[in-house]
Amino acid sequence: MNPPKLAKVIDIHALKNACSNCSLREMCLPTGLSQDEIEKLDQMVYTRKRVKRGDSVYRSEEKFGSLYAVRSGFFKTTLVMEDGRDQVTGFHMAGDMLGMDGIGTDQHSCNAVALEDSEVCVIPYARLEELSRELYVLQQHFHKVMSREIVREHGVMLLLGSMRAEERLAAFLLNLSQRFTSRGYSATEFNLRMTREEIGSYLGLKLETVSRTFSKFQEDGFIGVQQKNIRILDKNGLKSVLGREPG
Amino acid sequence: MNPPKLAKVIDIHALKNACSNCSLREMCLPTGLSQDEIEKLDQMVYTRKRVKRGDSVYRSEEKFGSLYAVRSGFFKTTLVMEDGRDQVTGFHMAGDMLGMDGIGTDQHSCNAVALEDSEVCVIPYARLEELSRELYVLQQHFHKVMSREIVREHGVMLLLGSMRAEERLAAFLLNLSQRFTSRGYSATEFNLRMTREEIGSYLGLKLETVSRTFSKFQEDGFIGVQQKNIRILDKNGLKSVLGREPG
DNA sequence: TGGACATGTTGATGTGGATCAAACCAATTC
DNA sequence: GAATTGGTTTGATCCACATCAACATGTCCA
Repeated sequence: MNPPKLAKVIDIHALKNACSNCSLREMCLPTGLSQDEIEKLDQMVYTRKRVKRGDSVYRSEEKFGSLYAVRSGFFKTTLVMEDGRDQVTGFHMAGDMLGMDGIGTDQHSCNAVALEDSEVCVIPYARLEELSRELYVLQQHFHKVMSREIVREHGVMLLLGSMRAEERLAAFLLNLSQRFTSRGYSATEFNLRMTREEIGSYLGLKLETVSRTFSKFQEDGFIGVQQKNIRILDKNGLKSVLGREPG
Repeated sequence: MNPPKLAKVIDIHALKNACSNCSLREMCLPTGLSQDEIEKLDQMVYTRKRVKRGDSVYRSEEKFGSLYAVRSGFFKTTLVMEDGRDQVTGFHMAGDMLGMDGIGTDQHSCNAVALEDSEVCVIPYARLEELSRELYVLQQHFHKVMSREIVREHGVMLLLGSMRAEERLAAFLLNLSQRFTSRGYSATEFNLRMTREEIGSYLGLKLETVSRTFSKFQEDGFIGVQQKNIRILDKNGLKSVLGREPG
């Protein structure tokens, strides 16, 4: 066996330069900082945390203390009603920020669950507040991240309130594809990390409807589906589903 | 006729002490500030703006520059899809903050429309950022306001994604009642400022369904409805609708 | 290797809310 | 005070999606 202590030291060393070396820097933190400022940032994020598939970063009602930047992997956030019904409120991938729901009440209001083995950077919130009073760009960036989360949720409200099943799923696939693209992955082929049921929960549909709609899109030649593997064959076809009359 | 200049001077004078005198202070800005700090805040909000019923404070695509605190009146925010379908994303009353959707992209992404003659306090965003780097409580308060907006939208997602029509309307009424209460108005009787169609748009229902459900609640003795006037007769009855099986 | 269990597909049937249509009501306007 | 207008209510019918059910496939692990 390896001496565990050594392993830890190496780990900490690797973390030390976290932000400055991180390939995701533009996604979760501001760019255009001086060397000096970057070093300050590195001090802010001093912990990384592995989260195994099925485990959660935080749960509803838990005391809020930190934000979490997804370093790798894939997450869902869920809300649970008193009667047990639950709803997926979002899917989150590398570069996304988790936990902002907790700031307002100092308590988390949803669960953040890993859909595959993942890693997050822990950002102690008190440190972030402190630093963002010093660094204008950090303040600005953080506000933008929160604002974009509000806008993202507006989009989901539109989807849930005004779209039919096919439109919802088409919008969902196009959104996923776009997010994979902006992270440097293929825009046309990817693996879904979530089940049909989780997709359905997010889109306000039952899993059977999701499955049927996938099949329909496949028949129409818009996509290729093989279990969790999705190939987008006709992006414009998918786009044309949006805003189309039923039938 | 009155000399218009004089009227303006009086107006500006009244505005000068805006925040320090404002009865809504606890809602839209932090409490527990020193006299000195309050004076700084007063400098931040130097404009108030009247918005006539039907007019908007800002529209989608417009350049973002300021946040708006509702001083009096009632607003809706709406999103419009390319095909013309639109969706109400929220109703906003005194003390609520509008415009945070614009921070992320420097452009507004929804329309904020007055449902009755209203007044807003204009908060230039650059000033707010600047001041919140100086005043810790202001920074903290602003972050909480944004976070609560995220949580509010989570709630709407739950409503749109998992609730039946009756549950949606019951949740809507209970929420309105609660918000009126916390502003010192009657919890059991209030006037709706929005039409059935706007309620429907917000709740992902058609106006006929909203109307029918109001009638049903009236038959059940939960509420009294007379056009826009609502009396809540059995709050627990309404609550029991939430999470109840259909039928 | 096989069998237990989670996940996904597909068909048949049911239903909550949408749609279509016709009055009704209150507030303005002429 | 008749006519117009914007909003609301109510009934009859329809349909998109839910529900129920059977089976297929994949995955995990003894």
